[in-house]
Amino acid sequence: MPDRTKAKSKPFGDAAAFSEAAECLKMLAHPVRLRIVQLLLQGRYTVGELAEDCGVPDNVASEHLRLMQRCGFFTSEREGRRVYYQVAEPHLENIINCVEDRFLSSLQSKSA
Amino acid sequence: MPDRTKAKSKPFGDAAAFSEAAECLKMLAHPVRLRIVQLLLQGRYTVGELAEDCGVPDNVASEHLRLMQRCGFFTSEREGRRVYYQVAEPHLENIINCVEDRFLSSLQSKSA
DNA sequence: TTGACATATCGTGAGATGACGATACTATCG
DNA sequence: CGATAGTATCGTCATCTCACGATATGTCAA
Repeated sequence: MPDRTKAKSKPFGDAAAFSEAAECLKMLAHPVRLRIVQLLLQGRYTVGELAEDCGVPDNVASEHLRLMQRCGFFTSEREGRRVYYQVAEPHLENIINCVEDRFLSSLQSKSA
Repeated sequence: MPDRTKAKSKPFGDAAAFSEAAECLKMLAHPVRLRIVQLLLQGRYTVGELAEDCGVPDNVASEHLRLMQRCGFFTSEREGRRVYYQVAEPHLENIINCVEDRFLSSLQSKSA
């Protein structure tokens, strides 16, 4: 029995931290958002470019981007009529790598 | 401009893989489930133990465990009246580590 | 200015999620 | 056997999520 004392080390004391982490994961837990994060980890893209790649209308992509921007995932810069998004949260790369390891590994490798 | 050709490498072709990954992340995207995964990565626990630590009623914990078991996260073994759950999906550890790095690092370190 | 393009925001509605209480099952104890 | 502890399942309901269409904003070109 490996230290089953459970010594009240954490009777879920930091529930707030877990909630914050859960919120973040919820943001990632959508196929289109996942794809958008993956793309933006490789460079800057506009709303329209992301929308086209994901096969969703522009406004849908725009909403996903807004949600993720509110979480601090991305920042945006307007250039003319276009708006470029880019990654602002450095830990996204680690998490996406884990996810790719498990689910998307076969697709990614050939890009190198 | 870093190869912005976007060479139709993936017009979201593998949407199925992204959906599967998103489903998995959705499972993790809940504070109680996150905590349960963290605990089970450190050993076997019963429904009641997990429920108490998380501060939720037994049936709620049981439902979360059932959902995660359906995803292949866990397996369970009955011992007398109790049911012990344990981790079955090895990649959970990596993902949780990433999440801890970002959100829960201050709590975990003292365990070492 | 007018019109077209790119993006953002809003209202709505269908579907999913998650907590709760009640109940049912399983195993042990007396 | 009945009683109880531990777990699982079900129905219900409030809430959230997400896509859609419509509309608004911002930018540039003519």
